[in-house]
Amino acid sequence: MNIAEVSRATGLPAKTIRYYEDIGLITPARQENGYRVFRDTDQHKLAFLARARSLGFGIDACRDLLTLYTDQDRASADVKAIAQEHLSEIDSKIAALQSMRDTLGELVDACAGDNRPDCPILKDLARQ
Amino acid sequence: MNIAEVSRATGLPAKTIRYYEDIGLITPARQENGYRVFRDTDQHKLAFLARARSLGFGIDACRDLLTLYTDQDRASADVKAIAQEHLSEIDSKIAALQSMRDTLGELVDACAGDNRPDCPILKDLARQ
DNA sequence: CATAAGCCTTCCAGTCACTGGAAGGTCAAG
DNA sequence: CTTGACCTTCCAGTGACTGGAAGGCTTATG
Repeated sequence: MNIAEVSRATGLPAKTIRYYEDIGLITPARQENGYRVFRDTDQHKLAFLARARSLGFGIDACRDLLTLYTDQDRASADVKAIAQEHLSEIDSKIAALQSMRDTLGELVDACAGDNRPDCPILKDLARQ
Repeated sequence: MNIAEVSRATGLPAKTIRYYEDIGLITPARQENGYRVFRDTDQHKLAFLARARSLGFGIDACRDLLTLYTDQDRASADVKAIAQEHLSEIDSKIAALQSMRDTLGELVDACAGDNRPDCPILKDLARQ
């Protein structure tokens, strides 16, 4: 299986797959001509990474999750701890964005949006 | 007013202020010894930038907002358009994070978090 | 046999908005 | 005169890729 095939299979761009090898997340074998060969385990890991990334896990967390994934003696508590930490980061981000959204929504509603210069949005930004 | 004073006044790190000068958002004058001198307009612009950044506007949007801010002949519609576009970006981000949060929350709830290896989180990531 | 296309490789640079640190100049106080 | 707190510029790194250049390999076609 070459990089284009595994890219199609996992939905990850070939560039990203090479990058994941660069940073040591996967170590595909090589053919004599230098081409990468992806075996089932590589493909599984890449699919795992694609899914973990889509849930917002950072690369470091992905690395840890991948280690646990391949460790048959893992404790689910370790996985859960990583997920919970990520969950609380997500919650913080949502809260921050929601706060921005609330403020900005009020300002947008208050702005006439006409061709006059008077603007509550700029007033807020300038805190006049 | 030197950089440390305006940094205290605006809450922006001196590094960030220098960076804003680098990318042309502000153009403070210079003393004979090379030190930056921040006048009231510079300080107002920096406070404006700090607030706009805290609402999540990107640097490009800040640049446009700053131009409108200093343009007495602006139309509030132009400001509102920038804010509305940013608002919809925020909404997209919130939706994406909320979707992650929902999925991840279910997985975390389903995980026993004990010392056994069986783990619904890993099962989902591997899509077994 | 030449060539074209569609793969593959590596390496370098850019993204965004800073941030850290090095190396060195300036200024006021003791 | 030295200490310490400022200030300056410049270079490099962050996260997670992404774009592009330059060139090698493979297969099909004229």
